[in-house]
Amino acid sequence: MSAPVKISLPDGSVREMPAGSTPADVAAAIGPGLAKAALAARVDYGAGSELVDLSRPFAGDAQLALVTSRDEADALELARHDFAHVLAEAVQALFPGTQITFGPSTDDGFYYDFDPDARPFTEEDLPEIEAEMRRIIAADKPIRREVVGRDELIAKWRSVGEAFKAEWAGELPEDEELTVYWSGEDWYDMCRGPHLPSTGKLDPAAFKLTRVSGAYWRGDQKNAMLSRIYGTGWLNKKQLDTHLHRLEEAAKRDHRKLGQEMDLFHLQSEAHGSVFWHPKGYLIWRALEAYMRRAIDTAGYKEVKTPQVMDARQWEQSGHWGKYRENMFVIPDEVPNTEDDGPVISGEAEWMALKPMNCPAHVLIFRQGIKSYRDLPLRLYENGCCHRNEPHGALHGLMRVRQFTQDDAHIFCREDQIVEEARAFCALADRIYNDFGFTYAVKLALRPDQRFGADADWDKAEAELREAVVRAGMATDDYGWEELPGEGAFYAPKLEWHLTDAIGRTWQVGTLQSDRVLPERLDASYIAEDGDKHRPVMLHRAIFGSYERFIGILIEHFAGKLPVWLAPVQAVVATIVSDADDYARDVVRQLEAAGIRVEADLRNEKINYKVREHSLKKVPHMLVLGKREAEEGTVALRSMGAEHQKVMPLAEAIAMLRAEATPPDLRLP
RNA sequence: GCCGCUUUAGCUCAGUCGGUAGAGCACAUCAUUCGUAAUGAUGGGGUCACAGGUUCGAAUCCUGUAAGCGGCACCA
Repeated sequence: MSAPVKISLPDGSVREMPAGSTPADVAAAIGPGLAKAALAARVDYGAGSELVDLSRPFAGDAQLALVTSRDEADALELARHDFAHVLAEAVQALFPGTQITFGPSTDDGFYYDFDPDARPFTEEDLPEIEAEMRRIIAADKPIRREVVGRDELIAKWRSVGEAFKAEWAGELPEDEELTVYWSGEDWYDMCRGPHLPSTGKLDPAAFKLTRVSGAYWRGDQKNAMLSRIYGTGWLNKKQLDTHLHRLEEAAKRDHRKLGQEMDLFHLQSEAHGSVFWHPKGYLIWRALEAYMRRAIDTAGYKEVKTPQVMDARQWEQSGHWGKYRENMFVIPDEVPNTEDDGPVISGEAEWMALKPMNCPAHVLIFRQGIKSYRDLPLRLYENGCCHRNEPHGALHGLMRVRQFTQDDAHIFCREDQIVEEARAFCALADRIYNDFGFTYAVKLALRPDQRFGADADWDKAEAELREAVVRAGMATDDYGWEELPGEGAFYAPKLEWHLTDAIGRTWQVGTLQSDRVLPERLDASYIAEDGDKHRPVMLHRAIFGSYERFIGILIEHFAGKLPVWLAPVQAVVATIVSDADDYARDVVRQLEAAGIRVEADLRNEKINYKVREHSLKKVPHMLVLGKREAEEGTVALRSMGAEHQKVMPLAEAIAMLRAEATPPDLRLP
């Protein structure tokens, strides 16, 4: 008989329990309420706490914290994982012959990947599956952990036709104990656990199956396409409803929807993946472009413009032809056949390609003439229009397009200038993101498995970028500082700027890559103080990333209610009666003279109608003019988000709008 | 590219069992001159994504193509 175990509880008390006791026993010993509420246990044998099943016997003296629904993070994780298992059980009950694979929890719920017997699942199957899940939850089936032998388990999976499970079981590490979790006595899944004590601990009203999709087995395109069912899962109905409400709110700020409602841009199949910018959308673009030009001018960049189409040999030399050709638009360098019959192109011409990036062209500019060390750093900026033939399934509104314009620059510098240039860029990016009201995280993406260049160069490049962030004072938790192994580009490590938007989503936009490969491949050099040729280092950098995507992010971040300096229409002058028309025209003229983007609405409509319409279009300010205003030379200013209008003299309104319409970088401190 | 779904008026959508299309908004005209989120009436507007097929007859059923949507994979 083993010795009893000493279990310390969070309140400091210690309980002595017989050998073989479990967290469930401790909970029961403390009280029936806790026994009922307990979902799992955090047990610490001195090497850090671990989440385990309530029914898992203690291995020795331990610290114990019982997990209940009040321990939200742990409880959600357990619930979501169990929802996934219940989903799998339900699907196998309803669709015999379906193979099970994986089913993890996600940020808001869970999914499970199946290999269906007959056809992939569709959204029409979801209500039936949900109903079956609720039956399994209502049955309150006990969940039991069982340790099984590897060979026995593999044989078992094989015998019931579960090829994916058998494959996976065979590949788990040799020293790992394999476990299955039983749901009642009639269904089990291989799983590391932990799980809730029974299916009845789940709230049947706290989940919803949301969608189906395809997913590759083990995430690899070469493998079988499985059928994935997604769900969102919570601890109670209130949490679920809150989440569903959040999703609705997020859908309302979808830039594709707002782009249409606000008449900013459109996409159509004849040019899928390329944007038709409407006048109002392009005003946003132009405001950004003007802002960025001021920023780079003062930061010592030189703006350039480079060819859209270049000979394929140039792309071979840069290395892109070999690695990224499948995503490039190639063009035969010949006159197309103009006869009615016969192929348009001969197939024998040399290839050219639309530029997928600006870097090689900037190197070609650098290579013109002889560069001295005195010329460095040379910062070449381009609003670079690039084309990439993206996989069609990847296209998404403004966020992923086939033609886009980068705020792209390449800083050619000496080795000893890298850290300072990178530091200065961190400061520039910080200023710009602040101007747009974004918070952000800085991350360093380290060398990938497949890469160009010597390891020693990678060591150096990574250390330099790290040092630059330290000197910028941003290698701290406040700036979300983090290193990401394996995430770098094939030619360089990169710093990444991840913005957080108004509803907490993150968007990677900014980047800085320290590149020694491309200058070498394209033979860029400068004459140093010693009179010899040296290779410059090339820092690739962008702050918006692309104008298209950044505008998409801005639309979603502000839910269409752009700050006045970016709003395509900054004010509408709307009349209540036609007697005010002449005054309104005068007001519009004065606003225009003050540089305000203003529209007049003199239509014979009720003021309610006008207010509604311009509010829906997210115009920041309305100047409402009736008889009174016309007589007094005032305006009634109705501003988006304000509860009441403010009546003020016209001059005052103009001064106010003018101040608000001033871009943040031009405001007086 | 892969899996599933979708495609009807400028927009949002309805259209039953296969019998040549309908609403609201928008637009035009007329009336209304009104004080902060929809004034009323009248009118015009559609090769039902495209190409084939089945059928006496196709928006509807079948096949293919394209684009869009949700994911997966990809994202220099």
